[in-house]
Amino acid sequence: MALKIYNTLSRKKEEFIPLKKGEVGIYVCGPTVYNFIHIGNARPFIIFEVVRRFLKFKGYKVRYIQNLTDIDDKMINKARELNISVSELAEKFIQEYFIDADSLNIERADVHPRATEHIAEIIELLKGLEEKGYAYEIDGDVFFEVSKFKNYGKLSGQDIEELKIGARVEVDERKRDAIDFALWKKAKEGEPSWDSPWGKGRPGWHIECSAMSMKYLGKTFDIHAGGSDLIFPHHENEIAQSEANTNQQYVRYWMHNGYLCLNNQKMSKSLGNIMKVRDIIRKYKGEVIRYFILSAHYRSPLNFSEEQLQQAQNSLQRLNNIIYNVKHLLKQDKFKKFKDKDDELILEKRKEGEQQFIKAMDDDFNTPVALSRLFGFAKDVNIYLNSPSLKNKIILEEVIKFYQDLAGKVLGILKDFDKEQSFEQEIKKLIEDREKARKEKNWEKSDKIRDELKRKGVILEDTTEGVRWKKINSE
RNA sequence: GGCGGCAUCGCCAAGUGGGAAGGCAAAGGACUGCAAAUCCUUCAUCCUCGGUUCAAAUCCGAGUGCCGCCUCCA
Repeated sequence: MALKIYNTLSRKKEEFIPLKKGEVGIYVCGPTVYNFIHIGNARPFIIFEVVRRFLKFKGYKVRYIQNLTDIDDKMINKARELNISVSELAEKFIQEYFIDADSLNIERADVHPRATEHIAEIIELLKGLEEKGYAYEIDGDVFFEVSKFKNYGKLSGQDIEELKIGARVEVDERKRDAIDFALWKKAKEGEPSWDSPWGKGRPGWHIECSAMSMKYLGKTFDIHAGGSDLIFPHHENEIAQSEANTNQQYVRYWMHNGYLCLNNQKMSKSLGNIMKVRDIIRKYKGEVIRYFILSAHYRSPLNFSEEQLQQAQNSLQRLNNIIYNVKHLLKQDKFKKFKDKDDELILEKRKEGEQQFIKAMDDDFNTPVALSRLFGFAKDVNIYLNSPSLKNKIILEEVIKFYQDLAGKVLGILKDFDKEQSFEQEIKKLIEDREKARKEKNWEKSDKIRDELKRKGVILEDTTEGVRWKKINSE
């Protein structure tokens, strides 16, 4: 089955054919490190990381780049506010970003390039644009002359003339045209700056992504991704800068995720309606947040609410129970030796489930459908587990592997497979005491112990194969 | 003004011409000492009105409601 990706450039799902067979280069717009990230920021980070995981699962060699914007107006303002340097601010929030990314089980990119460490590359790019006549300098500022670039607007479907009419920005009168944008900004008093052929200054908003993406992935690369609010002007400008300079296609597949909303309004720092990952994670595990994000298709808008997180947690519990329950059976020492009809059936269902999962992911990363396949197989497994006959060890291991591969490796949820739950001596003792009481049919005592354990966060379940225990929401 | 998105069960959410997936919640039953877990059963004519078609949630037209980009934003 061929993978199809919705390409913002063509507004269609296209079959994905990488530039180099078997290899994929992906660039994702990362955070500006001036604050803690909110759940809306986290959406693309989770989604495109799943894209990377799935491509790897399909056997591609993936090179994944996610930048860290560590110099711009917001950085400067915030540093001033906190009375620290811009680089101190950056260091702090880069660290905080990785703490949040780790808690969400977001794997590190192959490279996390920082704008301030790529000033030389940025200046090279600017020189090229100046030589080719796309850039002009006015008193230490450098601008891109949009009207010189004939394909301007092809990503966002904007018409240059319409843009001029609709311009609501306060126009810098010195620019040749209102829609020209800054490539390099002259340093103001007290701002961090770098030497350049145009004097001391710093890179404009869009140029860092062009410079860094092309440095690490080449002049033309496969996938560039980010939130849909970046389509215009950020990505449009990136295309202009890059293609004007290289004279070749910059990005082959543009992917953009829908917004995360709070009360049906886009969550954004400027509106102030944000939920920080750092705060949510106190109450809900990373995998719950991941499940919530993946429960909707990445291009659809998604509304955030605590009720939904609760639902996500409940749904996830069903999948986690499968793992607990199968692992409990694997602790037995009696297994049947040969495969019978039931075993064959479950293997068949496993294969079918995996195929359907892959088919869903192949269809522009349809994670809601992919998730539903995990539930479909769960029912088959539970029926198998319910049968009174001896189980086949190989089958049980195959079930674990199914979830390990698809839920664990591809979606990044259900990551606790290998973790053995540890118990304090005290709790082990209580479980033993209860078993003893049950044998004596002292229900009052056994129930009391069970309640006590529940208060301590341990759930007991009596099964025909002995008592089974799990911790509530263990991390 | 230009460009774009969304509307499917109480909640979440797939489905783009021919069976309305899946999950959460709820109700009944089975199993259990009681529970829990699990299984079985129940639970939607898809915003409105027209049209095309043998056949439409799905295509076309009109309308209603909500949201976004064009300014920092994932």
